[in-house]
Amino acid sequence: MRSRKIRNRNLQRTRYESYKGSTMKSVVEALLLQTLDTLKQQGVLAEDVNPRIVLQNTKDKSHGDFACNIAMMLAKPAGMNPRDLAERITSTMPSDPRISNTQIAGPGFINFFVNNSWLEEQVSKALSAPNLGINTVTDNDVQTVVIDYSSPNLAKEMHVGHLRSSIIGDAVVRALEFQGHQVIRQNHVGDWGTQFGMLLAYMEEQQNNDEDLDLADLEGFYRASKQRFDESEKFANRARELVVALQSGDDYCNKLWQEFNSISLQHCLAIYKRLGVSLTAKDVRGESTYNKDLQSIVDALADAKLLVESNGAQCVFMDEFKNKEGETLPIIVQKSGGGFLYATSDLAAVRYRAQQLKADRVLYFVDQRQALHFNQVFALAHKAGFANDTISLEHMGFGTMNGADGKPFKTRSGDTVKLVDLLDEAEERAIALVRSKNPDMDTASLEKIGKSVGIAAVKYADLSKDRARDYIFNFEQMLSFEGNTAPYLMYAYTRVASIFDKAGLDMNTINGDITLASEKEKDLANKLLQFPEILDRLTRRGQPHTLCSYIYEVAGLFSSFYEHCPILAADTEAEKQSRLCLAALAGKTIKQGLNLLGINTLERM
RNA sequence: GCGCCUAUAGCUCAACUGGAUAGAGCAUCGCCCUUCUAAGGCGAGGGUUGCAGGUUCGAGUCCUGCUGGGCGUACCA
Repeated sequence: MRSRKIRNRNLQRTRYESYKGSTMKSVVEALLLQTLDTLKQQGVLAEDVNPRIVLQNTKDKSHGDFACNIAMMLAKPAGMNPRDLAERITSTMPSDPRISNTQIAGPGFINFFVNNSWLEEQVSKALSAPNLGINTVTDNDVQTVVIDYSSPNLAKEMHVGHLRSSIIGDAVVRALEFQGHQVIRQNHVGDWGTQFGMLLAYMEEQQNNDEDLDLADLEGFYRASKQRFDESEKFANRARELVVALQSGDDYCNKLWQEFNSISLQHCLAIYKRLGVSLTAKDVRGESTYNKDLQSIVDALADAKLLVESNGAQCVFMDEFKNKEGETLPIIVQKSGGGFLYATSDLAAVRYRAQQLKADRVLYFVDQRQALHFNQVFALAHKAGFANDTISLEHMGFGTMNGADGKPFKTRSGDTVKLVDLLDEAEERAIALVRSKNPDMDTASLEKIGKSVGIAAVKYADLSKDRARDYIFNFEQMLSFEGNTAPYLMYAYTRVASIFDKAGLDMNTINGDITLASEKEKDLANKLLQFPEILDRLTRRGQPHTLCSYIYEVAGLFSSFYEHCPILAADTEAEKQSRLCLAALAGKTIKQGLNLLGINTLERM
């Protein structure tokens, strides 16, 4: 396990740094690399030292624009003290007009100050280049990334538990596509299992009674059928019959099942549309599609001599999953009664994704609680050859959504919250908020803006937190215009849009020379150029919250610039044009960033 | 029992996977609207990063041991 993790990380590292090559950081890194080579030739460094050069963005301007800790890392192997080595590095480094100064600071940091004109040139280029100057990956670096997300159970209505997977997964999907990777969405819906017998029996009963099939309230339908199951022996028997019939491929039963799934899926698609989640019907590949593969998975495990019968069940025991007493945990792939389990279908899915879809990475946006399950499935899939060792299988787990009391988010009566109800409330609250700020706005605009803000607020609140942790859901906070929230960022964007509206210019086509005269302009420019590396982190680690923090910082720096640097009323025409360009890049970056999170901006609020 | 996750300002969250003085917002207190949307900006106070050790030039981050919380752990997914 451990060795595989390390291997995967190295793989990602080498493949994912493709955005580099033209960024300011990469230029400095190349210079450092060249310098280290020279030092090797001079015998200062041994030939076999090949450290990873990490250039950091400095937090404090007195430390320059970039800082590097390489001298401290190499001090020991070189047998020198860090500051002396840093001195040696900076004196050996070829001079470059793009670097205005280097300094050695603290215990041995090398601080780089970049030339202002280079910075100006970079922002101008980013503004006029397609994709905000983000290099899309080259052909050789394009990865096929399968993303397993959302995956609701079709037997029931979508509830708040499906929100995180759908939203976070979709943000990573969009970011990967923006980088130029080939993404294959997989909605691994729950469309199989014993509960379908009960549902189909109830469907049949309603149809026989000539009642209109009412699946508008799927949750109610589920409860009603469960009630019939519990109260009537006859009904329960029929339900069991239907499960068997369904599994044996009975036509009538299959038709009922498909009808049910189709209606249930429409509910999901409606929610995706409302949420702005990019999943469609063609991305659905439910559990049931792997039914035909399950026996062959078990057979393959048997052929590989991995299968052990234990208490009548077919299991695999792997040394990786051993506790201190030496007892190994089983992975059960076939029940004593012959049925298969989720480990079996997940193995089949891995095999399909690796061999049919030819994935380089498979990302699973699934609840953190299933971590052990996925660790087992991934380890076994590799061991059994369902996936070769180069494919990276990554569980992107997330924590629970809690209420204000820190306990799982529930209704007052203790039921799970339906996703539609949550979204309804968010929209209502947002409409009321927008109305309070714009008492004279007409109802149509009010609703349009309110709905947009409400959905964005819910999504952003979730996306802006580290997915690994539990988080507290709070309407007041997410709908605030203050702080790291969707309304604030959307508003920040409208401020930019409003400038261009007033000037009668198009934010998307303007370009030209940018002069960074004040600190406010420089700070904003520096931040804007960090977009590519932020995206890289997002897609490598599956963490959209890093992008949220980034957009928030951009918006903050823009606001500060906006307050201190008159744009339309600038002193000279050249200054005005320059500031317009900088504002345009800020606006486009905020908009693009939000779009990658699945959030649409408004031109006016 | 064993395993995984987690503990950061009164509250909600960050901290670029070992870097420099741990940062934001809310709340509290003080400024700034005849000037591009004040739904904004500027500033102040607020911290023994759960506790105790260890590793090293350097630890919120890595290791060990405690304590509190969450979640898993053989035929549900």
